[in-house]
Amino acid sequence: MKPRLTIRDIAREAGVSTATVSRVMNSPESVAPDTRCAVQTVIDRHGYLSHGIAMSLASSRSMSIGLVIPTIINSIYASSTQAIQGIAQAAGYTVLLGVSEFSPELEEKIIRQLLERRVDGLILTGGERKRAIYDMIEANGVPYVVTWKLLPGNAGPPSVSFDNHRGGLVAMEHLIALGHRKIGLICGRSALNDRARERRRAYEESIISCGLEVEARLIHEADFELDSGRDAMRELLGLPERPTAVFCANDVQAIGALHECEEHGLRVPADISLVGFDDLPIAKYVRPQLTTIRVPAQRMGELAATRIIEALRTGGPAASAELPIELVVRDSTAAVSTRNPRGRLIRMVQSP
Amino acid sequence: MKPRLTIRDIAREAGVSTATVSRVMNSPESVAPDTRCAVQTVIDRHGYLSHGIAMSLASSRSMSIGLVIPTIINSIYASSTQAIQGIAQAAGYTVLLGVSEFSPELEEKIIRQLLERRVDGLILTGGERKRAIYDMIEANGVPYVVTWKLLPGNAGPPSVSFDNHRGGLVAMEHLIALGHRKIGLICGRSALNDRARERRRAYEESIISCGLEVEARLIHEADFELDSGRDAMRELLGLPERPTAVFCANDVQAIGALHECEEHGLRVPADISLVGFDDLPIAKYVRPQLTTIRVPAQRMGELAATRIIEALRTGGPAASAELPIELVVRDSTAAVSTRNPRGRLIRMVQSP
DNA sequence: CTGAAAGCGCTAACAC
DNA sequence: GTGTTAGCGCTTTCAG
Repeated sequence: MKPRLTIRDIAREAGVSTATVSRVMNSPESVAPDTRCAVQTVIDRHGYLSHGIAMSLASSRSMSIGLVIPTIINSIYASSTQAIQGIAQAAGYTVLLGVSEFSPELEEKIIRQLLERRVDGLILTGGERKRAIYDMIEANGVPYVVTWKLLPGNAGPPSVSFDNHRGGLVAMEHLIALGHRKIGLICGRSALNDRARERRRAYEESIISCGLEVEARLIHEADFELDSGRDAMRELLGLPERPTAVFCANDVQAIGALHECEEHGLRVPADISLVGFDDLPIAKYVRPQLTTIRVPAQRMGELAATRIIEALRTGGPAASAELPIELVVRDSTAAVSTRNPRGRLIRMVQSP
Repeated sequence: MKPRLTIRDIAREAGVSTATVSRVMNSPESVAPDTRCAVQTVIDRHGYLSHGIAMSLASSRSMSIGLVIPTIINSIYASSTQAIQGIAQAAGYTVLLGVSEFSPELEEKIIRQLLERRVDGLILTGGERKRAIYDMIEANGVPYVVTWKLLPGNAGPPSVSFDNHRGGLVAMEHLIALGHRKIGLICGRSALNDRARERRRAYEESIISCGLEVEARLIHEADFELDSGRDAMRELLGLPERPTAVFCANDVQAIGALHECEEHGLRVPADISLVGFDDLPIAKYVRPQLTTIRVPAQRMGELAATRIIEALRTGGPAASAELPIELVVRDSTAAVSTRNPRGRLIRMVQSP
């Protein structure tokens, strides 16, 4: 393999100094048109590519942004990732992708690695990690932002997110307004996932503020998979007294749950109501169409990236932002019904 | 912001040379236990992170792999991406992500950028791009591999993929064996997407080898979206003589199409058969469950990453590999039926 | 507007 | 085993 061209080769051939070549590439306007043109010609002729690594070392800017997500398989994270990538790309930044698989240890390792790679900024998922990790990031002077989890106050880490807790409340209010009292919960693993935990907390608070008790057997935590949602729903339906509604804290599990209801011969929403969370594109393509909480994944990704890039420009920390969520009422929720002695359904309340 | 620690600070404090510190970090076994321990203590005390950029420049290895995909929203690409990321991560490589949005120009820009960032290897999606781009990659001595598109022969670019064309043939054979002759096609934009083009070619060849003619109005190209699949199906169903089966060259469009059939009051597969392509997890969660071609997205990602890393070790080009596809027969396909003069359906053949 | 020169922080021979 | 030293390829003052 022939040794690659360096800026010096270009400089020599164009009869200028390396500084001038550098200028032509980075601030062409500061070079006399003639010189610029001559240099550019040589560059083009050889298809010279600048050495980004050397450039980064000399300028101490890597022009890269680290992104850490728990998984990319759940398409809701794919949305925000794509948005972040798009904004970063457009601003000349490359995204270094890390996938933590919901493991705090792996996440720490990834963050360390990203910091060693000298990313200019960092976008994290969720707000829960050891204080030492935040310290490490800050000690390295790298601006960062937390997504998918709203961190209130101006003191802590900056966050660009919607409010998971509020989303949970809105979903539960909807069910409660429809008359449901026996409500199940299917959500992600709250021990590893503060988004899931917030949604669960909203569920529990809502139950309690109805004067009811939180029942452990109505709550199922599981992985973000269709099958997990289905399995959890199967458990719920096997209960002596099954819930009349289930809050599925993400659409993937909701869709799995929906199909399990069908398998059991239950009609949704006549026999049981389901509300999801995320509003994936598929949510309105299942039958019945899924009532869900719409989260601004794309918008959040765009804004997070924008805020990081801004921070890079100003030299300060990234600014926080809260994005709105929205209840999207479709066809998977209805007023509670109850079975009469013959086992046939009687609609109790009507307020779709 | 206090100036970050360098290897020299560590060396000074530990009373050794920078070379020794470097050794402790990169090949600890070559350092005397006592020294190693002393140095490590200083490193830990300060939470010193090595400067990956400087390291890369000095060692001329960036320990990064560039990945270019057209989109991350379609979860089939998310699968392979996650797999690649996992393998790379485990081997100490970071993935630099580029999303081309099906634009050749953007893709070229991204590849150039990745090359400038001095990725050690490159994983591309699809095999179609200007010869000059391949030349540029090769001129830079960067091993690469094409995924999602099988490139036959040993001469051209190495590829790790399944055979899209064969997948298309298998799907069509299935429909034809069920007696279908009037078959529609919904696929991605073949002008921008050689995977879609191969699948379309398989469709056309299959039609022709049945002694039939390829009808333009039976073919719809559109974006990878649920809505696009639905819209395309609407067109097909609006035809004076509508197809008895449709080959949807990806599951996302297939699911959109499936729901459009339902909207029209058509029963799948009694009135119309649908076969998809990809076997997304959701494919068996739609009703009827989708008959589709299973592609080894995850396996392909893993293998592509593995082959690149191998190439990095050996110094040669990456080795090609072909992965198998598989027809998964579920409930969206059945033997053809036809309308009698009254417009009512009569089942012709029976072989579910 | 352009050039000279001093690094950026680390690795990798090569000595000792 | 460990230290010395010369770069890796570029940017960036600072002169001119």
